[in-house]
Amino acid sequence: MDSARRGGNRVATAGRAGKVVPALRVDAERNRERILQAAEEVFAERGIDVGLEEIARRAGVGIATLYRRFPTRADLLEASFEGKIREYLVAVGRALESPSAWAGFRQLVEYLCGAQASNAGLRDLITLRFPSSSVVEELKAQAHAGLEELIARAQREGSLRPDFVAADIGILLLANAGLVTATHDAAPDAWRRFTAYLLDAFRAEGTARTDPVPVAPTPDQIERSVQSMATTVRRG
Amino acid sequence: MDSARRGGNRVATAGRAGKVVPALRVDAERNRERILQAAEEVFAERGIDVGLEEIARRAGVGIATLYRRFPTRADLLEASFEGKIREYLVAVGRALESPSAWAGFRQLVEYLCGAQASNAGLRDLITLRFPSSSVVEELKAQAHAGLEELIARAQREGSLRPDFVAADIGILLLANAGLVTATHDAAPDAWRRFTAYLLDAFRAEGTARTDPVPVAPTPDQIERSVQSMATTVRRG
DNA sequence: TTATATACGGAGGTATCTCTCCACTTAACC
DNA sequence: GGTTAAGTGGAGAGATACCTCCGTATATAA
Repeated sequence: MDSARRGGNRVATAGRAGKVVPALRVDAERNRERILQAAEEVFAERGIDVGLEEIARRAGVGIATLYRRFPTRADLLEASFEGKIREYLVAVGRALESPSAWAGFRQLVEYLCGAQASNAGLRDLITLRFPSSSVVEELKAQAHAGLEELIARAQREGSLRPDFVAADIGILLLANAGLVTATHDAAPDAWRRFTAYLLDAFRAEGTARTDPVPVAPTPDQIERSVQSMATTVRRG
Repeated sequence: MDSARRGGNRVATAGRAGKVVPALRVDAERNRERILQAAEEVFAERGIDVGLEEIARRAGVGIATLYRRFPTRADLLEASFEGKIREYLVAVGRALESPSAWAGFRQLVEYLCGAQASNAGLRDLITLRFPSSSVVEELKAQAHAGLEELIARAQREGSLRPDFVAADIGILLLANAGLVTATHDAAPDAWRRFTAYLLDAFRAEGTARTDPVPVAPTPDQIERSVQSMATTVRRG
């Protein structure tokens, strides 16, 4: 074969995933963007387990088109969430610029938990995980390095307890994901109180608790999160 | 109809649910117990979303027999978990007997989180909820009253922060459920560290942190909880 | 021992989601 | 404008879980 593909001489953009991918025909590219946009919306609203037909419908394309462009759910997820991961990286940068390491740390924790609160897909992602491309891995690695730096600074400053480790952020996020998933309808601010509690726990011993813990959900709100019947268990 | 049912003159046991239910034939009763036992095991191992066929298989009965005895999943869940709820009530009683209100409180929190860690069904239950019978509701109400008492005592004692409320236990459990679900394979003790952090947060300001926070999961463990690919997202 | 209400199991209808095949359409290059 | 590789959408196969129907089996009481 003379040229790899007919479009081989056209600009072969380096795709989001970093792999060199032959340029798409304009209609295909347009549909790809539509799918991505629809996927971002649907994943954010309903989590990453939604039927792919729904995304295709919202994008106004056939289901086959979606599968052609994103052969697996993981491919679609990754493309959809790359933007969010970049935002996270930016947030880490902002936190590092804060003159007070504790303020930066606190700000970052609240950013992360808030992001989970506002995006069901983000909640699911940390739990359900999927194999990432090298681009996404690279972004994560950068963010992680920033986080380590932030932790070290706050510990040097004496505001963050010395036995805190980066993995604790993972614990926090896994726990917060569970909390928000359960409460986002009935007690959408419960995560703020939760986060505040944990920040209190993370402070170095002896430092004063400066900020009050946000208001607690009412018993009724927790009732509805914990005990109400939702539509989860159906009755004949 | 002369007599409600043929077995109407036999001992009509008050079923677990409190409703008067005609006595079952001995084979039926035996199968019912088998189903219940299998359900407890399977729910504990795999959560409450398991296929009912699997429970029937493990019980050695047909699927129809399971449905005949427990027409809805909720019926089966409730019967399976009533024992666990009674155990919880006992744990509350034990906590109330502790001479130190804080020790009792701590003990109870650890009991609850530990129960979630060792039983996937319990984790799901708090999140997924289902309509309960009056028996189960009554048990829950009793436990809740005991919990309120324990909180009040610990606050009077000056060990529990004054802005703590019972709903915070709900928050804790919802969060812990998410954490354990994600970590029980790769970092099965992460919940201990999490719980210890929160207990630190719950202490009244100014009281010293007495117990060290349990060892953190290794970065690798969190990696595997947070980032590994499990079998969740399948690849063609 | 016999009659019968009760119980049993599995086959199969319904529903949902995933993913593929294929006949038709269209953008891109000459 | 014509050729053709690339793209499109929908039907449908396959998998899984839920739940019911119904012919067969059995515990119970007379």
